Amino acid sequence: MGEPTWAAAGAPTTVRNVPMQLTPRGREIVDAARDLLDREGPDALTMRRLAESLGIRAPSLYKHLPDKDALEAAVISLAFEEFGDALAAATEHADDRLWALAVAYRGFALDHPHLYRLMTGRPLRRDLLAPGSEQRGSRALDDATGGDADLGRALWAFAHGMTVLELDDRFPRSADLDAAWRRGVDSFRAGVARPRTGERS
Amino acid sequence: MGEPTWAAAGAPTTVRNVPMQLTPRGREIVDAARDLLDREGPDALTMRRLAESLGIRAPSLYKHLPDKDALEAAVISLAFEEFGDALAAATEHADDRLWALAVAYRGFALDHPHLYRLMTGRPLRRDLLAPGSEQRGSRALDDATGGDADLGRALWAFAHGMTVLELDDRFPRSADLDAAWRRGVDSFRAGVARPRTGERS
DNA sequence: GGTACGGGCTAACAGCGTTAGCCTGACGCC
DNA sequence: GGCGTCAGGCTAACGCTGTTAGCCCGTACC
Repeated sequence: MGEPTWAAAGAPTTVRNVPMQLTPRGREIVDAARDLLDREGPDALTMRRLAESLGIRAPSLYKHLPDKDALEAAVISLAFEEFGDALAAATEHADDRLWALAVAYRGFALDHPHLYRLMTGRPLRRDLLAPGSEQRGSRALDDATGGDADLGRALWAFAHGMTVLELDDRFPRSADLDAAWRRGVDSFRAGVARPRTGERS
Repeated sequence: MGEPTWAAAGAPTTVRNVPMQLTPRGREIVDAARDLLDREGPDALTMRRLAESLGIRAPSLYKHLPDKDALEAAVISLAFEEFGDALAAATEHADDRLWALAVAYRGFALDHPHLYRLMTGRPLRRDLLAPGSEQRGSRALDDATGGDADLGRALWAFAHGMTVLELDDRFPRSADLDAAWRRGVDSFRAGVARPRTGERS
């Protein structure tokens, strides 16, 4: 056999470390990986278990993907797009966009904890990601803070922190997390209307 | 040989899943693990590498610790205490306690990224932790928010979010993280003086 | 001196990601 | 019809991981 099928279609011999073009079969595998992770968690996402779920053997996966890092990067790219779409849909026609964003952010993570952790739990292999997918995940956040980058980052950090601490069971069971979210979002709200493109909340 | 040495000294046959009393040798091993992790990162913290750094073989470690989870839990317990002490020392005599706390929080994580990630990166095995160590890590934070639990959680989430996003290289390289920290801390500061035991910042 | 035991050792197992090398079936082409 | 190409499977195997079983040696105590 010649070049492996996961290489970019255009100039297969020159590309290195470029986010691959998925073949249809490759896409099936990535979808299966997404579902396996989402349902059973990261320990279940092994090459052998994934292959089994597709009715093939583990080494066959390497005909479609270079390695597990690339597989995870593809799942992450997918997840960023799902995530971004969910946030955009939730905030689009909301009265209180900032709060709607917070609710949607938390909701996605609680619905897909393993996916969210994979997306955010360690340094990103940006060289393996589908181009633009990361931005698509964070676009709604940028919009909601009206172009104020520092505030946007602070708000993102707060939302991510609340989310990951809740997912990891870090707060006391008795904690009123709705109240903490309210408190945080309200604290940031003051800053959001002021600078430049003041948007109604 | 009878009972393994890592079991609690008091009633060795009845305890299950109780945070162990470390023997002196066990403590040496945990210290070595802490240093290995701190210096070389989580991939380096394998039972074989750890044993090698102590001049022994991997199976011998199991004479002192039940398994790797317990080892990591012991390292985490240590790290919580280090972390708590660092925060307490930094905020004790500071003019602006909230800001001093933020600086110390970020500083510890940047100085010990692997340790910080181990402490916070996944659900805590509280059943394996040394009792009280978790509280010792978060005490300074509680103090700084004057007993307002919701605000404390929101502030913690913000600090943790900023920290982990920075460690994971999630912000653009051009981002002014000092400004984002300032922005976040200032947003929360308004709330801190008000409720109950109003403390000067 | 005998016994207990702390603290080391080797050999081995199952599961992990991954590679090398082989085979089969479908397709285009002369 | 025969041939070459190649997508997409396969088995066997390697080195790594955490972990267990079982053995052995030195020290301390009665």
